[in-house]
Amino acid sequence: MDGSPSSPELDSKVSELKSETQASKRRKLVEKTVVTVRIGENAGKVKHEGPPSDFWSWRKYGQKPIKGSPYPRGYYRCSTSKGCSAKKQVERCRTDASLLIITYTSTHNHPGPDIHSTNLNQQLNESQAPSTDEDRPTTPKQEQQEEENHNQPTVSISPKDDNEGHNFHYLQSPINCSQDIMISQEDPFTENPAEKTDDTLDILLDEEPISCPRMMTLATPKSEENDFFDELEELPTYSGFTSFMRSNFYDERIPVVPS
DNA sequence: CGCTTTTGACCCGCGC
DNA sequence: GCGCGGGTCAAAAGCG
Repeated sequence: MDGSPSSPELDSKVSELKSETQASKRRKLVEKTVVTVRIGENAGKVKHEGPPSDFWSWRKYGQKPIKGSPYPRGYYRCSTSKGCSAKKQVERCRTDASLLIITYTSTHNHPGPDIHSTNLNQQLNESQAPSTDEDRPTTPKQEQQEEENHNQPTVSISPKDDNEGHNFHYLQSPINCSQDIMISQEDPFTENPAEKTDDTLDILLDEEPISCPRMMTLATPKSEENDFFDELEELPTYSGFTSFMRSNFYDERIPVVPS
């Protein structure tokens, strides 16, 4: 794989900065950004509660069932740039299937596409001609989801550690079009009462007019009452969230650095 | 034709 | 030292 870490431990220790790029290999010192996405009741119907796929492209390189969790975890790697070591793990909260836990690992070593223009264009394009990024709204189900998403998606970030903000320049979207949206970043897992979070976020999201337009445009009523597990098995690849997150998430990413 | 997704196996770290 | 679990790689198949 990557070079040959004589010693993962040393490696990660010797270069914390490097760790972000090398990620050593297995569980070591890698900064992580945990993003929790609430998809609400849609979770059961949603076909793809994808991770906030920024405008980067993610390629799935693995999926594994996690002990203690009925849902598998998907492993994605940034495919936007060849040398990008950015990765992310997507899994559902075992206790609340409506919660999507996205863990970003490593950072993008590239600025990504022209967000201002690309992003906007992409969004527009996507809404009209799906077929670009990972969150390509290709299937009607996805569209449907988008519609639902904009109805209830709740986003929360779980800050576990806050020291490596510097590494997340790219992760944190350059986009800043999140301007109008303000997602309360709360951690349902730590202290904020879910109800409150929910409420607040719901409202906020509900009002988020920004990326909504396109979602609505795609709105295609179609209920796939597929088994909830069915989707889980497929694991969310990318979702309509994307669009939504594109504008919101970026601002809410919190870098998490494991000890 | 190229890219992405899927599935299985292998390797490594961590805990006991 | 052994076992368990997580994470990554590699090959094959499918889809755009």
